[in-house]
Amino acid sequence: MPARFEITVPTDFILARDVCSYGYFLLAPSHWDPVTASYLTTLDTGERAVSLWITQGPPVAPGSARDLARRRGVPLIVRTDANIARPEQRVIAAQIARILRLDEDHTHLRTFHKVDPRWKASGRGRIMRSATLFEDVIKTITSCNVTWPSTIIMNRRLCEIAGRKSASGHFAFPTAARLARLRPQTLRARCSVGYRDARIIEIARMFARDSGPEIPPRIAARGHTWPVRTGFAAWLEEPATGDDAIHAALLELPGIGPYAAANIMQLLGRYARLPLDTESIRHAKSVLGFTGPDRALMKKLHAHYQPFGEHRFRSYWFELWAFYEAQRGPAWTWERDTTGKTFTATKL
DNA sequence: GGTAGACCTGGACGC
DNA sequence: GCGTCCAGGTCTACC
Repeated sequence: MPARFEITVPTDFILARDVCSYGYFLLAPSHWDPVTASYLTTLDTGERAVSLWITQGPPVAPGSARDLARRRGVPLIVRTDANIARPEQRVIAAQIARILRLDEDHTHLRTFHKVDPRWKASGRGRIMRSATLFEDVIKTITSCNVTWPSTIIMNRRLCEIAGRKSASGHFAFPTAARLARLRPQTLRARCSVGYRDARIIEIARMFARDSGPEIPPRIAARGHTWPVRTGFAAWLEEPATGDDAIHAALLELPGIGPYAAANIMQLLGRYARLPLDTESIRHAKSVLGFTGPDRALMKKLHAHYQPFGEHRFRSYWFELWAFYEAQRGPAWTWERDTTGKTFTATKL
């Protein structure tokens, strides 16, 4: 029997604005329905997959900016496709909080708006992410050296091939343990991940044995250690861990280079580093009016965002996002299978 | 420390 | 329908 429960949100939270704030809202298992202004996803609770339908206010598209603003701070209604007990509801609520960054520090957001007031009026500040750090890492790898439509395909197939299926027939993103059991050849043949196959499996194995005492050899060789009790992933998510230590450890993961490491840092809520890629080059030329060879443009970009300090990434990202929205309309109006497929530097 | 080339896939294009 | 070219970040070998 389906269940229904509420989640309270920060007073400045707007579902449509804050879900549709990063490309991952277009990747499986996430799905945004612009017609009903609903966020649909399927989560692995550890025992099974549960599909969710999340709304804030009436299930209709916001008709105007004022309409959107009226939803600010309104509790979320979560409907599930199966009956759930309290412990499972807590697991689901925690994953939703991670995706929507409901636990993002208010003071930090206010500081961001002081440092970069351009986003104060719209309230932009939260950037959507995945239900788990593992999913964020794999999604980042599937977005490297590939055009956006291929990233969409890889994530859909990863869910269909390795994820659990919910009562309503939708797939969750595979857990590290489930991906770790696959052979690289299977991933390559069925999920179109190409040469990323072995790298994805290796990372899945690292995260799957997270609670165990084994430290990934490549990382141990760098002299990094963390409490056996909490494990590698918890160490990465621990606020007390230093930015530099996390960055260095991420660079030791297979398939993670400078871009991917900086991107995972922002997904961890550490916004001081810039994941610059070909999209950044396009932005530098077409929006900021910079000229010169790519290497010089990268240097100029770093210098340009330096004044935003520990909020650099958010200033960069919302600039980029504002450009997309100027081209394609507000992100909460984007259809996954049409507008949502067009985000590649060569197409903008 | 810097650089060239390989790694894969899907889409665009020409024939 | 087929072949060719291209975009995309990381990794390795080499200078």
